Amino acid sequence: MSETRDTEDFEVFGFFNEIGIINQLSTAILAKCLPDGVHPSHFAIVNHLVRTGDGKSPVRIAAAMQVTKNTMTHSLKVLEDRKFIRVEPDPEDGRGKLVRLTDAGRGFREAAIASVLARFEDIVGPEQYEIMGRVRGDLEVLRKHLAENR
Amino acid sequence: MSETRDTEDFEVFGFFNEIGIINQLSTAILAKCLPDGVHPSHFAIVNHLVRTGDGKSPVRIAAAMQVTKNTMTHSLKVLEDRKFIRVEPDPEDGRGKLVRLTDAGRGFREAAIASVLARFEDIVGPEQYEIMGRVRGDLEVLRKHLAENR
DNA sequence: CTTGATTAGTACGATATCGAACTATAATAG
DNA sequence: CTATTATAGTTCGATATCGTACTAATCAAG
Repeated sequence: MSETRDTEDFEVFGFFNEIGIINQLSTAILAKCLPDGVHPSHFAIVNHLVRTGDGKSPVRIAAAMQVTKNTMTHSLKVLEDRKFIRVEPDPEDGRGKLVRLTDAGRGFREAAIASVLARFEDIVGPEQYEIMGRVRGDLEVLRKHLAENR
Repeated sequence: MSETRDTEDFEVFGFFNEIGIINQLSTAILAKCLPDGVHPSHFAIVNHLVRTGDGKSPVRIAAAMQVTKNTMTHSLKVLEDRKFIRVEPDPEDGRGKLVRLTDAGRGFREAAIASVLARFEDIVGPEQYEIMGRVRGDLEVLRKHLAENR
């Protein structure tokens, strides 16, 4: 039994290592498709707002992205400088703010998606798509578990 | 057909987003189990050297970890300050260096693994182990493909 | 009400990582 | 041999992220 346990133990490290490497690779690939100064994490925020609706507070976005409030403050500042979002005070909560997409922000997302997909045409083939589809559900379950029990 | 394509497209972004979030979560969890000032990526280097043998050049380690040479220079400096490794000139190549583990380095790895596993006892259950095992092979295939075609 | 506890956002310092530019050595071509 | 090209490692500046600590506003008891 402890042998099985050992094998599993090493699976854990290997697993997280694979995750880390894939993350670095995908971040690097995405970064090349985005305008200078716009990080993949910034795109992820805009993408999230388009898909799930804007008018959210920074804290909610931070929770969805699993980053700290500080990081979100910084990222939103970048996006605001680019005019991709507007940040307004929350009329119902004096402490809070609400993040709204601008037309420029939506346009940026469209362009970014087109650019990334064009690049992926050369990189991601049918087998890769299949792997991603197959694995994605499992990853989502795992992510939720880790987020809740960390 | 283009509808299928659209679905796949969004799988891609969602997939990489999941990867990014899991990476952040796992990094955060691991970081808490390591001595102050030792980053999970530093542990990964030592772990790699123990498992695959030391006496490798910084470039080879960088390639294995999929980080740049600059990053490896920096990480090795940290590990060397901690006396977890020694960096010697390569007798066969005047430009190169060789990285060797110290006893302290091996001890650090043992302790780190024990610490992380103790923490994971509370976080990672049988279902999570199962997911990691099931998914790991797929991730490895994907990682290799991305590394080669990026 | 008032006081203590929680939450939203910000400020500051630290660090891991990257890209670009540089040095030094090695390998290859003519 | 010499000149060009390639490779190993470092240095420098930029940035995304984190942790700690702070301010301001809300909420919850009493």
